[in-house]
Amino acid sequence: MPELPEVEVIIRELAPQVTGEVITKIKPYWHKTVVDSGFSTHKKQIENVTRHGKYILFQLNGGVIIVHLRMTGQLILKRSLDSDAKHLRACIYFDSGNILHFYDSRKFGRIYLTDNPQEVLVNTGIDALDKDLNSGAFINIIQKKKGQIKSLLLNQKNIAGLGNIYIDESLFAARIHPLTRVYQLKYEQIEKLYKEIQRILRIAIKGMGTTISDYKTAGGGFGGFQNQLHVYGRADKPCTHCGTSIAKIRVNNRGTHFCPNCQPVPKT
DNA sequence: GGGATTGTTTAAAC
DNA sequence: CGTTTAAACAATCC
Repeated sequence: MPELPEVEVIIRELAPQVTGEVITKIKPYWHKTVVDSGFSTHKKQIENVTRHGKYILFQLNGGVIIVHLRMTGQLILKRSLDSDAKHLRACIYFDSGNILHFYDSRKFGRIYLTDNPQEVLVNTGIDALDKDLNSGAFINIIQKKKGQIKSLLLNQKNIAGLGNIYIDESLFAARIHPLTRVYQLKYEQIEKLYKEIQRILRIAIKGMGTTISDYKTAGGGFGGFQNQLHVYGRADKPCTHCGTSIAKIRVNNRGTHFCPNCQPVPKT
């Protein structure tokens, strides 16, 4: 499940390999994968590759290609066509002969072709690793809200890039119960949460992301952060800090993992 | 074949 | 009415 660190690893690997490439064609293999607002990518050149939250942006000399991997998307660059590959949903052909493959077993991922990236990113807030998102700015965003802390962090409109795995891990590291409401948090706790999010995202990027099932880097490699998870996917296993069994509940209908001892239920 | 999986959007409730 | 919560949806794998 690609979140910010996985997407970051992919663009770092991809950028030097595709920047300057000229697109010859984009070929969809599933009718919903490529969303075309009606402009041609033919002979457009890739100027740079960036990221906002979980969205990958290929800036062209005229227009943008925006890719969202959703749950199972993979973006892998190959020297020739992987013709009979399973779950291949689209290909971007370059005049060098290289082909960027988009695999997506569950077909939730999307490739948007647009002149105006804002219409795709309309519900996306400041990126979690944006240098402008310092401790004060983070606290400002969070403290204005009233809901449960995990829900707020899942909402990309507040802060973009965090998903289920890294939210569970960050809340554990900050010793905050996922159902805690913002007004129940002390200033120092939100500050701690900010620091843990930053720390964990950076460690995860260094570890090349988390491979639970489908995620691969642009070169087809696996992530390594799954070996450093403390709560996600560890229901009923002992807490790495105190030994208590990790609990699993549902928050916003998402599997949510936490240590009942280290992350005590908030006082009402 | 039922259940689990998650990011985003839309609908409903407060 | 703004905010928050719930549900729907995308589709596949085991």
